[in-house]
Amino acid sequence: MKHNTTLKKISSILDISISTVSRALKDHPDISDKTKKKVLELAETLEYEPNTYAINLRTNNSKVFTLIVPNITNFFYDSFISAIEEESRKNGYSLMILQTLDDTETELKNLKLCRLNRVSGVFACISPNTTDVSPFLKLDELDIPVIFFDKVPAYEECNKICVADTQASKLAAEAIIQKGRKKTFALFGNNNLSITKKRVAAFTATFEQHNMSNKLVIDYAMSAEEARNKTLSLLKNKKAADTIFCMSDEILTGVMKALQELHLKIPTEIAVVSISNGDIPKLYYPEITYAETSGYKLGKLAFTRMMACLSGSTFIQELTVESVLIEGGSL
Amino acid sequence: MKHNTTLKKISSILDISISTVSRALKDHPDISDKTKKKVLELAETLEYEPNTYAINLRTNNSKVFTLIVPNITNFFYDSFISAIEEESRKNGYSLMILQTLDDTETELKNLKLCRLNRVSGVFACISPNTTDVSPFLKLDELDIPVIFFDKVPAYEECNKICVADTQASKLAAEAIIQKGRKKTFALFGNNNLSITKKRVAAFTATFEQHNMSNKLVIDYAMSAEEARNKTLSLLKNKKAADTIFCMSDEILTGVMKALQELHLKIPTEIAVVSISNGDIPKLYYPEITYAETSGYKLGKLAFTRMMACLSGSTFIQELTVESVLIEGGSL
DNA sequence: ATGAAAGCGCTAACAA
DNA sequence: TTGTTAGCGCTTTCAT
Repeated sequence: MKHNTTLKKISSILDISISTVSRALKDHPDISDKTKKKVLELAETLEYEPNTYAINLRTNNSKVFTLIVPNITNFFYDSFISAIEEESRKNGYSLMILQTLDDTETELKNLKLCRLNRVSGVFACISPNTTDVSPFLKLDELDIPVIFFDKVPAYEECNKICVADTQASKLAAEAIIQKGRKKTFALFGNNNLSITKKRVAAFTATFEQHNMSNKLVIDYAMSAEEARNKTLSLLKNKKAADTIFCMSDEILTGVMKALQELHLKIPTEIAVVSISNGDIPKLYYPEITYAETSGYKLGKLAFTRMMACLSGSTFIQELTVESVLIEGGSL
Repeated sequence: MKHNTTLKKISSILDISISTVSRALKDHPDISDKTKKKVLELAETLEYEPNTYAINLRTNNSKVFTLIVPNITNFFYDSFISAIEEESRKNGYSLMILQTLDDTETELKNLKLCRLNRVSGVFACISPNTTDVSPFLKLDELDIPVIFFDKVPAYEECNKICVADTQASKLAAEAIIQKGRKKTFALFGNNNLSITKKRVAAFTATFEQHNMSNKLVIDYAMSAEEARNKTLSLLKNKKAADTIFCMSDEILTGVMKALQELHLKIPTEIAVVSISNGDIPKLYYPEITYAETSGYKLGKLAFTRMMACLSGSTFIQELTVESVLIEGGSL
């Protein structure tokens, strides 16, 4: 049995007009209490539920946000999604989720879906290999606000919500320097990503400011496995580093595997610092000290910006969530 | 500028009827090639995109699935969601995500949303404290198929897709026995959950079958932290156990923290086996041997069942994804 | 306080 | 091959 109670049905049973029923159900002041009561009661017993399809058509609005993300199975996006879902629900919106799986074609299809479904807004994290952001901007032209988060385009005229990459990197570097570590091995991810470039720049700059450049070695790894291997070969020479910095969870997991393999004591034999959402650093003992880049906080901020856009704020801006250093016992 | 090209607009510009335009756009055989071409071209230049709201109203169907989950930030659900999203997208459906955050009231609201949005189907994982599943079954009455996964109700007449709890537990126990371990400490989660009860029962039964009950100690932990503490106090006596079994990722992370803290060598000083999706076991060195309960596979299976329901299969069943033992180096 | 009627954009049965 | 028409369920303006 499908939904089959409509305003029409109620109106015909009570022998009143459809519009009266509609108004009664909305507690419109024009309608008499007696009529309201009658209508409400019948609606209750017939389990009336308004047809959202019709309402959407009529109001030209669906109260649905879409979130586009390369992959759901990622500790950082996870918490971002969780925050967005929570806020959406609390504000009467539903959340649609689409993955791109790092495929540009899928990304395009997803954007088309956003247009077809005429969603109220889109939260988007562009996939690494996307260069043309115009399909995203097209949504803006259709009055569908787009809030870019995390992996944001270089293009100026758009809403971006980012982790404070520069600051997080600086925070981690300063913590290392302050502890008086002698030799830091800093491992970063894919150097084609702007996020990597920013983090490398801030990290090295901080060491330079303290005249410590000679105590820093930079390297890159494209995967956890590569991070593990680079750590293993580096530490064949025990003196090669007394501290390892990891740009991301992915790098951290690779590095930590290597350190467990070598049975090194943290932080006495080797110290570890990372930039992270926090989930992964807390898995180890001692817990890893990290500069926090909270997906959850980022989500909350992105949502706030979305609501501002919907209430007419066309002021375009790049917002940033400040990072804080969370002390584990690894440094 | 909102979407503003409609069939009506195209029809009035070309001075033909709306239905001709509609049919031309759908490549209906009745329409002449000349007309089709005209219509297609104009639609293209005006960037016509059909109004999904109207189509939904007309067809009484929105091609949207909803997924209800206690919390997105969970390694297992993560991969389940990812699988469902992927399949949905490939099959022309969109996926709406709702969290319950283990709150029964929120769960109820979410179910109402499913009804209001008249979604095509619902994938649901009930929250631990839910006892009354009738609101879920009400969806079925509205011809909205509900596929329960992971945490499923005891109620018989519904579609359930589950991990092979019994078999996974047995697999892990057998692996331990086969390796000739002398003393196993088996740590389980919340014993109020049916999933825990099943796993405990199968685990102990397997030991009994091999007349090894005296080599097994069972305990429970409600959190990773508790698992860590129990492991720490257990291993004060080094002879207390030579093997630890962890029922879940949560337990595993707590146990592993304790083992790192004690600097125990795995598997020589202590062996570890768990039941998991796989993400967490792969973070350690050596990687943890585990009985795999794949969220991804579960998702694929759930989706298949959903499509069967939509094409009229009312045959209600409980499906199970077989578990396999993935060897790490921890046993 | 209530009703009549138009219309949101689309589909499809029926007519021509 | 094309057009006419009714209708999906609801909101809302304008009348009464």
